[in-house]
Amino acid sequence: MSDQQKTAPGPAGEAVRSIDPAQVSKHFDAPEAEARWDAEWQASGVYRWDPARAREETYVVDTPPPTASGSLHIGHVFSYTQADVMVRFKRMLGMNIFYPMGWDDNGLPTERRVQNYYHVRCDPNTPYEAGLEVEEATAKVRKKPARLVSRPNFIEICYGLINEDEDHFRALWRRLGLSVDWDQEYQTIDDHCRRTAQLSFLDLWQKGRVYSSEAPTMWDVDFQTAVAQAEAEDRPMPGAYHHIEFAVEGSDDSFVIATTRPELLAACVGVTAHPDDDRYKKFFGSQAITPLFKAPVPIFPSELADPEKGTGVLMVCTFGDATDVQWWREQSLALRQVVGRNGRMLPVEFGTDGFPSHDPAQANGYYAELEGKNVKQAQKRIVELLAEPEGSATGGGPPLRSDPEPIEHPVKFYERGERPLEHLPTRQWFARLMDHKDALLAKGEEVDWYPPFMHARFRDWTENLSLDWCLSRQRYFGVPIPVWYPLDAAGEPDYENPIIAEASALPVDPTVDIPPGHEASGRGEPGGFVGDPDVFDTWFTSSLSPQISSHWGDDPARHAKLFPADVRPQGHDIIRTWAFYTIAKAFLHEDTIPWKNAMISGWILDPDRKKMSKSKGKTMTPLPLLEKYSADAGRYWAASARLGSDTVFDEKVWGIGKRLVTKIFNAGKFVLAQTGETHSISVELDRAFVAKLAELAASSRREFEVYNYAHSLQETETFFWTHFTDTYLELVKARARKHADGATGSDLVESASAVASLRLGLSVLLRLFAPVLPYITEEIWSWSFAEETGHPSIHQAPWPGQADFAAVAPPEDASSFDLAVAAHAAINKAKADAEVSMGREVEKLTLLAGAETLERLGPVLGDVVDAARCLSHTTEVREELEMGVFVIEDAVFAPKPEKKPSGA
RNA sequence: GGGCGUGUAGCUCAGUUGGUUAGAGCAUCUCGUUUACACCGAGAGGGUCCGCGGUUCGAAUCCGUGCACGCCCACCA
Repeated sequence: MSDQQKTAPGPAGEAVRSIDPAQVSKHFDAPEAEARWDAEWQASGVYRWDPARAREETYVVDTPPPTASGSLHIGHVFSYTQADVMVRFKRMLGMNIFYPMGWDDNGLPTERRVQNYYHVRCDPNTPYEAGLEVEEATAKVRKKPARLVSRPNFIEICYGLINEDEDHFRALWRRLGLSVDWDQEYQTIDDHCRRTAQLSFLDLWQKGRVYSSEAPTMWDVDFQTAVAQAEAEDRPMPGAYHHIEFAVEGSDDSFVIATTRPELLAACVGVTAHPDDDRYKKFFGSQAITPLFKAPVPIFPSELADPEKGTGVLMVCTFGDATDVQWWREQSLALRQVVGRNGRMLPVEFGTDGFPSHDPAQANGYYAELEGKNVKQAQKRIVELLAEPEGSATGGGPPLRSDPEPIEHPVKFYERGERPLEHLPTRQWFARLMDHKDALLAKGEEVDWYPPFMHARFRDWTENLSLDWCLSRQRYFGVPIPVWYPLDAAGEPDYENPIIAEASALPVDPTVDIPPGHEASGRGEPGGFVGDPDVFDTWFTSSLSPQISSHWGDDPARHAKLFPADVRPQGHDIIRTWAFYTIAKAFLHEDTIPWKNAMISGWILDPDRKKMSKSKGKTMTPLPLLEKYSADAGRYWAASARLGSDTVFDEKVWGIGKRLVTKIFNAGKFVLAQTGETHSISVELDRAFVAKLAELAASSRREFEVYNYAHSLQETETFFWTHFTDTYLELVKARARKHADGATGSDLVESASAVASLRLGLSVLLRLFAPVLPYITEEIWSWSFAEETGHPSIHQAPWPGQADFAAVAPPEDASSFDLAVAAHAAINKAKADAEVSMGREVEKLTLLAGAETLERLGPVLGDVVDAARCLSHTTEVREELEMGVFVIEDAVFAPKPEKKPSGA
């Protein structure tokens, strides 16, 4: 405000002049302005949510909590800006914005970082140690085994490291100008979030929507944890069909199965073929005998067997894949577990109930060759064994009937894993989803998806869902499952009767806290209890982000005001996880949707159109770019991309944004330096300009309403550059200056009209740009409009609309503006053709156009010739020229003015 | 195997309900210093709107079909 200066009031009206251009810096210092405005916005609370205002006036954002231990990535700038642009638009519509920021800090990435940094391992069986201190591990310390710490200690250690990472993110968000309410901050591992997640579990337990079960579950042998369907992905992998001969018990018949997993032969519990397959029909109901292990297994028909695939007959193992699980359940087959949790072959004994064999001695001999090997090693060895004739079940030569036939096939992996998933029977907690697929699909219909085609991703995933949600993870840094199990007299847990924590006690850690009705001394003792050592899937917590913000379960009044939220911004890669689980949770808890709108951002792509890789992303960190081009320029880049479309990274666009910021700065400086008086906007050209401006504001608003901020930006930018600075401003420049030159009478009124419409144009354009360019628009707003309008921040000023334009009488014919633009361009072209500067005076020229064109141009012709510095002009009718077309003839340009001697 | 998206100037992208001669920025070339701005302005060149077929007075746009690229989903024998 220090550079603001007003001239003394004139006689005809209140004087208007906002700045003395000599006192405004020559260039816009973006880094300085960014720091200054960020501090100002925090201090004045422009982005603060007002809990007193009504729900209808409130716009609730379900902000994505970034993974705190992840690195800052240019993609963050992209998607978070797109959300912020929409939020700023809603704020200018007068909405009371609830825009929180969370940090997703529980889960594997943090766990691994902490383990490496401090060289510690979490062990739920280690007692809690108050005041435990750790420091960054030295090379020497790293050579020793990792220090074991209790889970609460581990969580404490994580906090320290996370806070540093979060500081980096927070600094980026502030620099970027995200209009977040920093009073509404949470960490997914904090007490409130752990409590909310555990309350969610309690509620689902009471509703009968969670259960624990010992069942085959997808298991990662490296992380040694269960994995949910959403975290599994198919990867094409090389494999091979192995053709192996089985005998049929009580006959001389045999058949050959094809398998890609011969190492699971010892786990074979059945054989199946399609019921209509004539080759194998005769065997249904008989027993097959496996080679090497001589185990009798049932042969049964199944529609799921494909006669075209392999040999049409296949072995069922516990468990080679999801179909094996299905057959195992449907046919009540035996369980023969040969792969352990660490991915190695377990010790088993043939000749026992679990592992029948017609020749236990031989079977155990073969199996001894496999025991302890990992799956890959075991496969190699068993193929060698199968190539020997001694193992045959039929006595007719080697069971391996031909060389392995290489194929490529999809194999399921944990998304962050390196070895294929195994299906292992383990005890896990699940949420029932399979019973509710139709309801979940219906909820998906209730949400408005932007862009709409993203809804298909949700629908595809939900329709194809094949498993209940596995909630438990055998990890440490997460939210503990708030459950204990009574121990019977033999010290065995009674899983059927778990002890669920009481709501008032949450958050709890059952490995430390004592269940209701027990004493600490009972832990691990017969007749006592044991705590569930597992934690929740991190999505179990993050899928509650709307409820975390609304304080569901703790503050019903706040919950009613903030839930369901209005918008969920997120990336399309996590529709199947975050969006899906959030919808699922809202349904399971309250039979509602979690938010009304989902706005789905695209990705940043490398020049080869692949998702920008981690390694490349690290070299492309946002801060140097923000430093080089400014935050507004980065936001311009992000807001230039349509919502949902993947975009190739193009640094040039940052440069265009920077150029726009500079232009706005200069245009603002010029407009606010004009002196004038408060007369109404009366001149034809000015009224036509305002009419165009009103159209732009209306169109911009329509586009924003459907999340089409990119289109709004483009329209506003084109208008600003083409119509405002390049044309309108040039056309009225001379007239506007007349006031300063001491104009009187109608000259004064016309000059004031120009100044007033320039100011209106600037005010409207600044506001249309404000969601995308918060810094430069706020800067210029502060020079004059802040005080004049009574809105200290442009970000709380109203979106341009009727109130801005009502006082200006619309022209009879707004096309006069376009004609002025065209005539101005025609003279420019004449000057360019003559290779004289645009500022050169024109002694005379003749303007040719159609009669109607000239007639409609009439009221604005004076501004056109003034802007062109035309000393005299004539017009002539040329009927052959189409409407709006101008031709310049007989132009005579004044001689180039003599250069002033330097220093004069 | 099913689905979604994309394909427009050298590059990155707009293009509304079908409507004159298809647009912008960058890049290229020419010209110009004009007290808001050289961090600028004026002008020019540059297109088989992926191919083919259809509807229509008229198609970048609608329909059909094929191709290329990207993504999502799918029971791994």
